[in-house]
Amino acid sequence: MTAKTPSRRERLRQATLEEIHAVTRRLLVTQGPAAVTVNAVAREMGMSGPALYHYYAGHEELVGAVTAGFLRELTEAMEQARDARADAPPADRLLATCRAMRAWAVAHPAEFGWIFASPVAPPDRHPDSPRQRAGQRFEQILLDQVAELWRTRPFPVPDPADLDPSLLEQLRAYSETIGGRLPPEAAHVFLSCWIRLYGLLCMEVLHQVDFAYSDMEPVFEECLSELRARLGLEG
Amino acid sequence: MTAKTPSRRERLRQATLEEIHAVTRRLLVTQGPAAVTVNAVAREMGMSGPALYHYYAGHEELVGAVTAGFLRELTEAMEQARDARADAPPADRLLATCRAMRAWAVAHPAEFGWIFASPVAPPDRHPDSPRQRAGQRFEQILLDQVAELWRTRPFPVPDPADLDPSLLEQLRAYSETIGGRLPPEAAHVFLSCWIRLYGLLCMEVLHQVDFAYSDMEPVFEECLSELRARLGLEG
DNA sequence: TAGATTTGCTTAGAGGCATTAAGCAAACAT
DNA sequence: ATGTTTGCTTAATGCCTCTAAGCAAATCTA
Repeated sequence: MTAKTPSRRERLRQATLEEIHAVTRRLLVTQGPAAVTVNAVAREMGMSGPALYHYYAGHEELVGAVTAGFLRELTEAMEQARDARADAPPADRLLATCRAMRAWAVAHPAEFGWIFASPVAPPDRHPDSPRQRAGQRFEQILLDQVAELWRTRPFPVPDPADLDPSLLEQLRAYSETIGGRLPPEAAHVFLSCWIRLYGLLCMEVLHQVDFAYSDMEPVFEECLSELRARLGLEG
Repeated sequence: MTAKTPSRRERLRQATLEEIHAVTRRLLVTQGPAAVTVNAVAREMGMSGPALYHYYAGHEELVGAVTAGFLRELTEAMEQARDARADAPPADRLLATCRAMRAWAVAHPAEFGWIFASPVAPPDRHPDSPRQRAGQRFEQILLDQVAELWRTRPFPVPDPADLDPSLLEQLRAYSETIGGRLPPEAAHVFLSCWIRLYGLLCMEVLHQVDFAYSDMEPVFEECLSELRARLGLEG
């Protein structure tokens, strides 16, 4: 599975990569997104600017790699919250996962904002970059639990006949991409929950509702209650 | 009310300002946010870079002014949809306003994304900038209608005693800032609706759900149905 | 172990951007 | 007619991204 003993060079390189990530993150957190430049990161490490190009092909790739790292960290925080309650009822585990998501976002607002609205424009997103794969893993962590829930204790879903035909078509396609683990109408419920959760966090962390709220934890909890109701997890 | 005849100079200046906005917008739409630079805008107008500083103090102020213009345009589209149905029932007018919001966002994704996640970081937001005032007016347009609805045909609200105390406190403060036009528990309903609507649009326009949806119009309509139910506008 | 290769880094540009400073000429006001 | 304001210019500083050329040490290879 894993490679043999990494060579000394490989270890040094890995350490440098980690330092690059750490410095980039520090710049982002302390001085904002605009301060994250190739030159600044290199300077902060006591290197000359172009040296960084031996590690990343350019600014965009650096940003992508660091963002992927943030996503991984967020994903792992959620997985850990889930696994720490391996024997708890599925409802508890799901809620714990969601709360871990918000906890991470609130504890690391700069990083979360960076994930959501990184300076890398959508058209530049290469389909197989580390960033994209990390995003998929992130999206799947809730999907996994909802799919498991669906398998063991199906939740109420709308009648497909009541859904907009165009929507149903899209849901069918999505249902296929997730290996049919959720039928279209259950996928619809899952996606609604996902959009509500993720959307709420983005609103909060990106300061779109500061005009009314200073602490959105109760609002988030209310959102979780609605999710629980939709997934048939009451009591 | 309005000033006297503007001098020739004033007219020319105004025309230049409009051209600046138009060129900036074109750059944003055709080449992305990164292409919106002071130099590029000036060059596109056949000017030298520093000339633009006679109109805006710098990049940030330019971006703020253009963003304010976008918000104004969006707001006006919503107001127009509302006023075109002056005699329709409040429910229809509210729905038309929301649909106009999405229609503008979908027709102008670059501009909407720019509004939501402009490169100007939150700490730089001066409280009395044109950008901020435009944002307030935008937020108020739905508030106005919901407040009017509350006045004429109150919708169901949760019992304040059931709300989290911290949340209730925040809602009280917000209720005051809007002149008490909605009591805290009604403000809570309004803010929930606002977050759902705005959050959904941000998810859509910023491509956060592309992995599942190609056309979110049915999803948006479903969201509107839920809003209608919450505001007691069925039938 | 000697020679060839790879790796990590350097400095030196080229070209772009934000911004300030200094200055010129036309438009305007008195 | 004269002085001021306005719209613009070029020059220059200092930052950024990224490429090119090259040096020296680590590593691989024969």
